[in-house]
Amino acid sequence: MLKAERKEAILKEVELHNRVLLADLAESLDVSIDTARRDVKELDSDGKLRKVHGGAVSLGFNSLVARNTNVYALDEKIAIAEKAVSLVQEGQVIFIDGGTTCLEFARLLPVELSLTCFTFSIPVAHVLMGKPNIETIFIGGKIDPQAQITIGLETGRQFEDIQVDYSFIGTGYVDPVRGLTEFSWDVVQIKKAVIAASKKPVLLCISQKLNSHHRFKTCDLSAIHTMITELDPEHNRLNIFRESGIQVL
Amino acid sequence: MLKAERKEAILKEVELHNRVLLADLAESLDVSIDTARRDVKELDSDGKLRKVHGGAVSLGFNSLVARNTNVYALDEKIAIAEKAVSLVQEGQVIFIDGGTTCLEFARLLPVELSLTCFTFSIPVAHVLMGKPNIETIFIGGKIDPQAQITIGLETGRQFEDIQVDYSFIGTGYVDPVRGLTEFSWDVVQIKKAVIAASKKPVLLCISQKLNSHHRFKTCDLSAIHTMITELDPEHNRLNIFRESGIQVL
DNA sequence: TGATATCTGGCAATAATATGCAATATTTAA
DNA sequence: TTAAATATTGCATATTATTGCCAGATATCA
Repeated sequence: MLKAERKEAILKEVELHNRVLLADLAESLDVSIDTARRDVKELDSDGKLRKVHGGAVSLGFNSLVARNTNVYALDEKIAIAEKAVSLVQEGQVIFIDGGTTCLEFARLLPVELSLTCFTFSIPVAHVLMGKPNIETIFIGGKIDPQAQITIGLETGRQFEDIQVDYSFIGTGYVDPVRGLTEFSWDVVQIKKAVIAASKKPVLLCISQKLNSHHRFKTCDLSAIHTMITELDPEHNRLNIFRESGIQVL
Repeated sequence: MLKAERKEAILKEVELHNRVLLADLAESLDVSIDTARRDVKELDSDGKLRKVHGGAVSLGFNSLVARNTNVYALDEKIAIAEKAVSLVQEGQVIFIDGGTTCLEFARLLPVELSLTCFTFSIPVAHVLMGKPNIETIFIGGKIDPQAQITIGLETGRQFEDIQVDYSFIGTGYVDPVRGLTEFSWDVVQIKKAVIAASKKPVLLCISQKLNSHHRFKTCDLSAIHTMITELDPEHNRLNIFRESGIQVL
């Protein structure tokens, strides 16, 4: 087998699987590891792939180089936020959760829309302050610097006096069986209070979080009124959620 | 699994859920915690995420608001803030008011200083969130978009349960005879509550505001423990304040 | 404060890499 | 075609990288 053929084969393998091990290459191409290594090294200096310890990865594999914004999957989150905005009606009282998706939602609320918004997220409050027709009520308490929201007993208690039309909430993880789960127990306590204070809880969730779960449970899926992802509502991956009776947008 | 793949997987997890635990990474990637820690450390020094005790958090989530560059008399306000910072001692409980001078004060608080801070200013809370040793408690309520603080009955009531060592407050106007006055009745109500909850109220005030007044009165000068301007404490213009018995810095 | 979890740096085992060398294959030039 | 020049390959060896584990230090939480 010619060297050029071998290099073609290596490239093809990397394109196909995003990665390849030198040991596998040596075996499948029936050459020594050294030869495979030398081939890969040349492909690397030609800029065709990236050599790493033990193998090689495709250039596109490292998605970080291409990302120009700090927010992960911003386009998806904006798509979700747009659908969520379409639910809101003039004069309603809503709650907006923390997290980047909910932050996009707050950004996209039309300036002319009159609303009363509750939130416990500092960045969301920051955005809402810029909208003259929105009356914002901030739920105080101890600030969790990680999540940039207030948490704790006192925060949760304040929801007892509130009933909102919609609450737009995010979640760390969602699964058809295990429901909404979170990384943090504190966050779960607050989210429970929020859901209890909402006529219609709306979950904003990018599809990558579907079918993942973590330690602490916020609620069952059935507690959610509407679920919004960036996918088409008829998408296969949403079947199980639609079938469980919640509205999917 | 290649190291590069592992790092990519870690990054994806962090971007998706904003944070991860080393222990969870180690389990899901099937490597030791040490290896997960080393990977995270490298990603941190590459600037791809931020390593924290026990795990990692995403970068985009902790972006602080950049200072608005056209702050009036910024140099004077920074000079005031520096004097104010020198008052604060490790472990104290303080309150920080809204306004640009107090915001500079919050910015200048040393990162290593451990404090408990109360505030009702969204921008101040934003800044304080960036200081790991400061526990921040946000006083909730209806947001005044102009002042970027929460106001109203509910906000004021929450101060009844609080007693802080120092409160660092601004004022619209100050005059030796008429005391601290404001343009807005709502703001006055809140400031009264703050001062009542403070052992030592500290007024941060640029000299241009000296000897001016407005409609609604917050308190007499005598209610103030310390007054800080950008001027030298011995300056002529401060004589009348010094003589009225309050400490001038 | 004590109890627990996490971090640091060092160490050893293993895996991967670079390098020199000799054997083999390929190309070039007469 | 043939001989010399060049390139490729596999192997042996020394070097480096990666990983898991450990002990002492440090941080966190109740």
